[in-house]
Amino acid sequence: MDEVLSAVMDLFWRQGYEATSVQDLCTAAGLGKGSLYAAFGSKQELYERALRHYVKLTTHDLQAQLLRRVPFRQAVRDLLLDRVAQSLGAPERPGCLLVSAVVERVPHDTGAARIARDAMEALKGAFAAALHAARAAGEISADADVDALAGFLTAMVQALRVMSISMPDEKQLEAIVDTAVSVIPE
Amino acid sequence: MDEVLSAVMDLFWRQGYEATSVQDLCTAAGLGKGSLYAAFGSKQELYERALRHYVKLTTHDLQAQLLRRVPFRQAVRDLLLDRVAQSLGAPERPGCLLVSAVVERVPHDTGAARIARDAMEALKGAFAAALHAARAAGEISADADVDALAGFLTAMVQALRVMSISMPDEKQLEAIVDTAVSVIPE
DNA sequence: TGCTTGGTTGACCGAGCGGTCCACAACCGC
DNA sequence: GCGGTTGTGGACCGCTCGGTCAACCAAGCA
Repeated sequence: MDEVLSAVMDLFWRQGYEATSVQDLCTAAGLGKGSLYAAFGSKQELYERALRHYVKLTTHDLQAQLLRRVPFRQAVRDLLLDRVAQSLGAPERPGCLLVSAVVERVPHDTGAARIARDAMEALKGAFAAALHAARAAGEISADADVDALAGFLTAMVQALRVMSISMPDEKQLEAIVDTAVSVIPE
Repeated sequence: MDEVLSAVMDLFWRQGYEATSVQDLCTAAGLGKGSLYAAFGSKQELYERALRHYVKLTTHDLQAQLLRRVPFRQAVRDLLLDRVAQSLGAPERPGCLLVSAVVERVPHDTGAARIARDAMEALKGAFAAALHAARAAGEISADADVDALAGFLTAMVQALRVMSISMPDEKQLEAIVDTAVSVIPE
């Protein structure tokens, strides 16, 4: 079941929603149409399940990266550069399922909209928790506006996925990351 | 011809590439299939023409906003908030054709990839020119890294399109904009 | 061995897809 | 008014789409 979801997620990630046919999904999942429909109901529901799966994985990943015992600013920098490296290193899957869901599905799919909004809140929450900890530890200014910074960093993660695809130049992307990190007050 | 391109652009903007059928495009353009294909060759070529059209319009728009005789920082803030307002104000067309092209088409369409890359360079160029002028006028620090800041602001424009769709909360988006603007050194 | 059952399969459905093509109208210099 | 040319529209093509369904199969039980 989880392997099926992983395979499906991978395909949607690579191709987007509309460009992926149910036949493609069956092949990837190693299941007949009937089984897939019995288990998930429709292509749309399957997509939402895959999206939720993706969000769970990536949110967990981000939290883990923020909890490492390194200087906060460096953790953020590494995390953002990691996103860039992922995109540049996987030419057939350069984007982010969440970003593509936002662009392709959210305006017409309230289920996806809900998942996307929750995902953004979760990412922001993870950043906010890390920022609070860093502020308490004196790593960043006591005046830092944690909520605003958390929202900003969440936006930067999305921005880097888009920029990595459209402008795949490591040097320029690194400069963007460094500029973004510089916004965190010492 | 230009009205046709505008109508087509609008439809791709609202629905994306895959979700828009050639029949839809004909209806929107007020043309038969034969005429459309005679004029543009294929759905893909038509999309690329529409995307180029969109990029031309939005780049011009951004340049105009940056050339207004207002303090530079305020011009940038207004510009970013404008993007947010556009997204929040047009629920059926909340995104950005360029961002959706990047996510949906660029990985599999080298033509679109070229257009997107050129578009990002053009946006960055417009920001860089405005930053140079502001620096010469003493509005921003003489130490400001114009190239890095221009790239960063280009990324922020894309980020705000994504965030406006997934987290349509004006207050939070405004906080992101303010945080981003604060990176410009005085 | 025969019966039930839960899960699987892929042929099949109507609809719609991107793309082609040709009869036809609308305009041209003459 | 005319023949020639250009551009138009929509019927039509083969194909694939998302989704359904009846036949089938292996396992469990008596």
